[in-house]
Amino acid sequence: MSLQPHMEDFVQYFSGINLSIDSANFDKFGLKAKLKHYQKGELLITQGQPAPKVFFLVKGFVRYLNVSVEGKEFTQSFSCAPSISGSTRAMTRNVDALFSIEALDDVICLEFDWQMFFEKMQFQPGFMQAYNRLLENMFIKKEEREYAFVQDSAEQRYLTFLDTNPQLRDKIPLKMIASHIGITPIALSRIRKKLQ
Amino acid sequence: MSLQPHMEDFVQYFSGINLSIDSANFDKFGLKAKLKHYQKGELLITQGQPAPKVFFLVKGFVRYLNVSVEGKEFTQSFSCAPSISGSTRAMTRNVDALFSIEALDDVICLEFDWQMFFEKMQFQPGFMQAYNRLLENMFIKKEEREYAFVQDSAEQRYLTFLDTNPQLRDKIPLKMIASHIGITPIALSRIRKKLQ
DNA sequence: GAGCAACATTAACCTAGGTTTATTGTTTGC
DNA sequence: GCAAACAATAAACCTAGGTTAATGTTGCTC
Repeated sequence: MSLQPHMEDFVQYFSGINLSIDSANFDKFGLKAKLKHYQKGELLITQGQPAPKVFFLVKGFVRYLNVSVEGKEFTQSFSCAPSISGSTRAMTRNVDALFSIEALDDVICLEFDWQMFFEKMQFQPGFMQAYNRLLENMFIKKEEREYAFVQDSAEQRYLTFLDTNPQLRDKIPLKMIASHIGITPIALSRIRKKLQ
Repeated sequence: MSLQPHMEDFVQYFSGINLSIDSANFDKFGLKAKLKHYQKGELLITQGQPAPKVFFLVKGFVRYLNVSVEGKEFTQSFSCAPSISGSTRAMTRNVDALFSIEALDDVICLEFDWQMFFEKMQFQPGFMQAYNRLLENMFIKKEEREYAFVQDSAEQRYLTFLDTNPQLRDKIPLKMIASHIGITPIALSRIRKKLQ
């Protein structure tokens, strides 16, 4: 009785958030996932379309990308394996996604159907509690980001980004950093020149 | 066997989020709260101090207020009864609060100890699920706010505020609206003049 | 190696919103 | 009724960052 490939990683990740699950018990849930591969540039979910899936990134990294009506790109966030990805809004409220999730790399992930994921969770308090933790962390991150946008200069946000995302700083184009901290690539260029 | 004053309101509020609790069952949890009154201007929790409490606002409304190192006020959000209030970060991570919660009115609320609240939740899936919903909604709101800060002009944020908070627009000073949408009162004044 | 397509930088200019300082309401308390 | 404290507006000025457009730069692919 063994878990499907990479599911072990998922259980471990969730265990790290809340220690009340182990693989043996987990197997009993019958939670199934599709193993998926995405190549650099491909989309896991697409802005404007339903996205009733939760992803567990086994390898690679992605960004959450919103394109405004004027055609401007905004990188809401990055997510690096191992991590959970998906649009909370789209899956829990059953509406279209407000952003796309783009592979920035070759990505290996598990894809869960949210409906099933949610139902299984109902019957396993430890599982639900881990999801709780996840939501708390996500909320707290957005709150920190709110502070950053209101209180910090673009320069400070850039420095904070470099500081908190050392694993990304040399792997992604600068324009993605710019669109993540809410400025144009030109403004970022100016800031970088000044900092030299 | 009856609930303590206003607890019924709390149960109803939580039921509205997720229908799996009713007062009769709820009473069995033994979840206790202190009934508190705050006068306009008083603080429910204080920035820089521990805040291991969850509040249920029975009457009145509050704002979440952060003061930066340079002394600038930022109103993170408003909350009107009936609603749950508190610092998710401070209570779940057991750290000092990054903002104060200020009564903008005479406030009546129930005050729960987070530790107890959390423990009771563990044994009542329906309760935890309601908390889950709450977190999801909080997260989604912050996400919407993130979009607003990055994509909308101050003028647009002001109009959106008026639109989505009709119950507040005439009850709070303009400077609070300004500090909520991330501009100075002077800038808001300019915008209002232009809109006349 | 030529040609093309992203990416990054630079310079010139523009604008939204910050800052400072005053002026005018408007509550609040004595 | 008056002073004190706060809230809102106004004018003058300043600056961070947007916009446009030109110029490099780094790969690709053929």
